[in-house]
Amino acid sequence: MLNNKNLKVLIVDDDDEFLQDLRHHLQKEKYQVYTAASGKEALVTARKENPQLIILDINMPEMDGVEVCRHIRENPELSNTIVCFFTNCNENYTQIAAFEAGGDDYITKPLKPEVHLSRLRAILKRIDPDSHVPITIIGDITIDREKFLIIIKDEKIELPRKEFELLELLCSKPGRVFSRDEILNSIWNKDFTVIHRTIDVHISKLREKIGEKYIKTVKGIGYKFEG
Amino acid sequence: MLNNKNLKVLIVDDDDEFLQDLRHHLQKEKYQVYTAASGKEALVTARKENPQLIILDINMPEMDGVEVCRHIRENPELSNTIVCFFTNCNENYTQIAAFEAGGDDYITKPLKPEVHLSRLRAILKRIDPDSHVPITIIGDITIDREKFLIIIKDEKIELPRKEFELLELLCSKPGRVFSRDEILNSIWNKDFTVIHRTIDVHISKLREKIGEKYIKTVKGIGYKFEG
DNA sequence: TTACCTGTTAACAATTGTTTAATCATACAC
DNA sequence: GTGTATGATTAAACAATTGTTAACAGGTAA
Repeated sequence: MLNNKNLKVLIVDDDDEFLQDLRHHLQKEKYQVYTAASGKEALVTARKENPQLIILDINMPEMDGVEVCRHIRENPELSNTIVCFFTNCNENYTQIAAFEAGGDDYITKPLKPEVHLSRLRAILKRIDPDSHVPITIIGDITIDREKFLIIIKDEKIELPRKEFELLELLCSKPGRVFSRDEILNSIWNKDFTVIHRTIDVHISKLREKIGEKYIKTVKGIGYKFEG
Repeated sequence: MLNNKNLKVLIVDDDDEFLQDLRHHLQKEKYQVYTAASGKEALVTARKENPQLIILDINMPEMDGVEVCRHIRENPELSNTIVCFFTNCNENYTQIAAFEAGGDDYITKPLKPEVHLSRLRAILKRIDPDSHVPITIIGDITIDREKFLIIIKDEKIELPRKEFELLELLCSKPGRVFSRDEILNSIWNKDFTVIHRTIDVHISKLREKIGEKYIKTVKGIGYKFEG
């Protein structure tokens, strides 16, 4: 059903485990995935394959991600390639450097890439609106990322982006408790200017729309989805 | 099932027995464990392996834990490493020095490391929310740390944080008697403003929820769990 | 422009958890 | 038995956390 063969993604990271893990997830959704373990290799592959999206680790030996990005931006043939940085580093100057070098997006690198899969899907969707994203069914809830709506017992419900993302996150691991920090990290992406209580409001609105029974509060810890 | 290979933990302690004991417990949960017997060795290993968590004994000859921590904090590559101190010492000035040196957590060193396993798990969970924590099954009680609930004979019971922690502690060694001091130390972390009676109240509420038969009182000593 | 929708925040209400203190029960020594 | 020490139980005070509402800013479309 999924067919995203026309979308080429290049992942660049010197951490092989992370690389293979992310490759696996994206290949499952039929994207055409290329990998590179160093900045040099990345530039060679980028020139050869002309991918629509490059996911770049910032901290690499020899040539770091920011440097790679600069080279890409100098190459007119790669002018409309989207560059998305991944980094372990919290320091802001890195983030600024990343944008100055022409990066398009910046994601704090999670230990497990699947945490940000939905974020990457959104980027890929922006590049190619026709790309196919999977539909998830948990119990009597269906999440349709294509149409950006959820279906509960044949009833279609449209959700605003944040509420949708919130539900999607909780549903990514039913039963598992997500802390407020995790939620902020994943959906608001380290934007610590946003206050914690914002989450509560969105949870409240979500419950109002989809019913009380799905999202449970675990006091002092966070929220979880129960299917 | 457990796979926490992506999480590197460095334990630093000159007491070899404690070191090996804690190493064993963490390795059982598949964390990637490194050890060091001195401050110098710790810094070398830390630079080489870049662990996400360093567990540091404060009282060591030559270079003490606080000193090691200072060096770690000066190294930008180790900037987002979590440092957790372990110490025999009750004296407050040490604790203050530890935080001033950039420590993230401070645990009074127990005689057996397993007493603080759950605390360490919580820290590791904070670092990597997707890290797997074990599900414990003792007799007809199942403790699911992932979903934050316990199951007794197919019945799910949600417990408030302190009650959950209390049960978890007692269950960590069924049959073993935990003194009030140990319990306070582990769950309330040396917060001596809390009165001993508090434990009784929580025990009482726990028994009310999970039934009488599991938690036994050992007069004059403390409490134990019987499976 | 106006109207509408989303996301955010602040304020207040409601709920739940924790601790204290007072009272009750029991075991054991004398 | 009586008294003392210890633990159990309960209620109430207190603290922390979460839920809800309303107000507002910013964006977007008619």
